[in-house]
Amino acid sequence: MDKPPRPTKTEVFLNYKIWLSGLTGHGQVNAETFGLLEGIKRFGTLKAAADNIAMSYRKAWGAVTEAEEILGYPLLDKHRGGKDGGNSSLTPAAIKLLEAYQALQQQFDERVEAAYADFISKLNKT
Amino acid sequence: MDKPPRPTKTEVFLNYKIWLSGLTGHGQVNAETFGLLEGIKRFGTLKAAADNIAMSYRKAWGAVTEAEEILGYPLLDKHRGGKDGGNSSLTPAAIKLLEAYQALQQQFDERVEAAYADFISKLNKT
DNA sequence: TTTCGATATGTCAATCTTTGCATAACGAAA
DNA sequence: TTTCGTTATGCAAAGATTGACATATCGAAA
Repeated sequence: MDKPPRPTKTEVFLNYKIWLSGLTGHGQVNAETFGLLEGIKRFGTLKAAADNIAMSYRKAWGAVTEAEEILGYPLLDKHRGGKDGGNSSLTPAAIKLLEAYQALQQQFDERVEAAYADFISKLNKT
Repeated sequence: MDKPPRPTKTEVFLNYKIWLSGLTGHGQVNAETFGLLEGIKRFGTLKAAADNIAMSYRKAWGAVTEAEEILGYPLLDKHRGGKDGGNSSLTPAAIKLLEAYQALQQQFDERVEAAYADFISKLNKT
């Protein structure tokens, strides 16, 4: 498991980020927010979704609210009260949005991998 | 030039960002930094390159220095002194890096456009 | 040997974010 | 009708980022 005796080559990584925005450009619906939507789908409450990605409830609530403002339609059916305290679920529009985003995400992941390989090979050329 | 009488559809835009990082994940070589490299190639000084993209010299210098740390090799041949004050030029490695990045950038721009169209059409389906 | 403008860096204020804390409203079920 | 945990929000403290300012160094050309 020794390293081969070739010159130390600095490792460089290609990173990317995608997000949605509205006309104003203020605020964004990013991967974190979609992570919350995923969590709500799984766990049934915004609180649990926030805990799941180690985000404060305060911030999570703000992220979802901002996303709804940007998109112009509700993402969650929110219910408060009851012995269990309340719960949230994704609206049909949110489900569709999440699915479209996940497809996008996957396309990017694949694309980035290929682009990265191409990039590195170009750097090593001649 | 009146708007057609269909229901207001919220406009949503897809944004993306790509950047390079090292093992530590701290710091990044981003589009701004490549913009500086481009400017140096064109204008011959870091200062002019910074002015060109309305960035302070202080920040520009920091960005290039950070990039060199991340990559592990020099990007600029820097010269100070002389009646003209000094100048900078791209190292061969920086030229190759810049070209590889520009190709990457272009690939992404094209891809993103297609991905965006696909995304929107998915949202409008059913 | 003086000059001039670019390179090189520290620092501290201003600003923008994030986080934590507090407090209220809610309502189904026990 | 009491209870319990989630939704809902304001606000101040703490952090992180940015930007502006200041100041020093350098050396070819005049």
